[in-house]
Amino acid sequence: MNVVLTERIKCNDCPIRHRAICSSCDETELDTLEKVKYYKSFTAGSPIGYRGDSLGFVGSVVKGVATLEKTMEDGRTQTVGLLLPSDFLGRPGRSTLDYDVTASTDVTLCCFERGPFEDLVGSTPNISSRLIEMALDELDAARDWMLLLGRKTAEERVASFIEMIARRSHIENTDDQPIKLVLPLTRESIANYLGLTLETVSRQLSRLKSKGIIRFLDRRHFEVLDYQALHASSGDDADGGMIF
Amino acid sequence: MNVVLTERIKCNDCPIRHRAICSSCDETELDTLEKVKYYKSFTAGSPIGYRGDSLGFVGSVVKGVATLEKTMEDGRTQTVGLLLPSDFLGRPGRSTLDYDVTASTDVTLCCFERGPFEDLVGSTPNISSRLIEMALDELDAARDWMLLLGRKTAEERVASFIEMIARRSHIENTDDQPIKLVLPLTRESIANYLGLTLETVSRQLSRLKSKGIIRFLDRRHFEVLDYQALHASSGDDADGGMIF
DNA sequence: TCGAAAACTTGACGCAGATCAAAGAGGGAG
DNA sequence: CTCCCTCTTTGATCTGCGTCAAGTTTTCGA
Repeated sequence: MNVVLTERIKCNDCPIRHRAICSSCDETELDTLEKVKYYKSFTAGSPIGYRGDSLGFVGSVVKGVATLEKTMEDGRTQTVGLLLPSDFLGRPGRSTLDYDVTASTDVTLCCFERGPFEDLVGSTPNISSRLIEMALDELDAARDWMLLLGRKTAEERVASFIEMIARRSHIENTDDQPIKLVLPLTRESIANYLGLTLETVSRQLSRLKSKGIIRFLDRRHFEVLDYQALHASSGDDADGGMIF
Repeated sequence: MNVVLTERIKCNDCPIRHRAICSSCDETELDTLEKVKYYKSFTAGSPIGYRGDSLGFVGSVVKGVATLEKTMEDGRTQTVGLLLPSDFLGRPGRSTLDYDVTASTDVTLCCFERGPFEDLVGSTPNISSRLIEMALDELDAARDWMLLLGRKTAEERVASFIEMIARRSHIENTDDQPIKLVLPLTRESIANYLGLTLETVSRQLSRLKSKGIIRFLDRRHFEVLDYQALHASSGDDADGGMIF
């Protein structure tokens, strides 16, 4: 069995406390959530739910990375969302999934039963307004991705992806030393996210490497050596070059 | 001047009354909206707002079609959203636009000042819950579009677009007679929406025509002669073939 | 009504990225 | 340790769509 129920963590000690759906909640509201929440864990590679399935819960990613994927009848696959820690899974008001959800790494979710959570959304402005905000943020991200999928070259796509990983890893850059970052996906999964083939992803990563923009420690771990050049390769507007 | 203020229409006579942001409002809430709403019109081709601009209002499209576009520094453009009647423009909680908004046809908006509207969202569950629902619907649509942009062939993209236009025109098919439909965009705009060039769009439309799937009355008006074949060309899952 | 610009169609050709193929590199089970 | 399987890299070739180009139709202002 891939699904494991994990022991409880107090909300106040939760690593995603101030970025997740519960980030605007006061102590009282947090107590309410505390009572009904439960954890579920999934091992890397295991399915969290399939398209068409009914998912009885909604929840936040506490740890790990999950993908949302759409697959066509002939097998062509497009990743339509990447859930990183603090991201929200599930759509209040509809239980059937419109895409496959898969754990890319080991994943821990903080879950709420659908019914009770929907009641909470209706009665707790601090939750409903955060839900609106998170949905609109996701919509903005989806639109940025539409530009990438519709118009960017392979090199720009891969550079944009690396830049996004670096940004969302958002570690304080204590020194000028490069930071060790992790690719949470296989080459094939990256390709499915970028609308490319795995071979093209591999070639473009090698190109960034040979240009001295990134350096690989092993297949999954790397450092960004030149953020300026990385940003310039991404095709995005100037300025934002300084990430940290 | 492109912007024209239009005379008032009573909410109860409004053509988008039951699908827009106000669709769940009761009579009292509608009265409140009635007092603060105002109309703005834009002629075909004129800008509603540019990326980076601050938009002082939010609102619903009452009539016409508007596009949301992202443009890269070298001119590559991707349409990231199409606003049809009843769709909502603007993001509560943030006034600066993240994309250019353009009227593709003559457009009439039903507007609300940002501040008062945000207060209403906070105090009116019938509005905030509808806002959540509409944002999540848009997110679903954006994800479908990501599959199209990342994985579909040119033919599938154009067929998907035609099918979407037909679906959203949602006219009751009184007989078996084909329905006269309108393309609300130029070939270039369609190309920007589909991540293609205008030449490829033109070629694929000619192909659908030569296959007997659609028929053009003039450049902008057409009929779907074979919905089955259209759907089969779109690359989407079976079943849904029967649209009406 | 006419002229010119804008929008559209169609053809010829080239290239970025897909496809096909083969060989290395980890990593876990025994 | 070593075998085997999965993941990854790299090379050779192919192709769908982009690019460039020319001609046609429609629109619209004067």
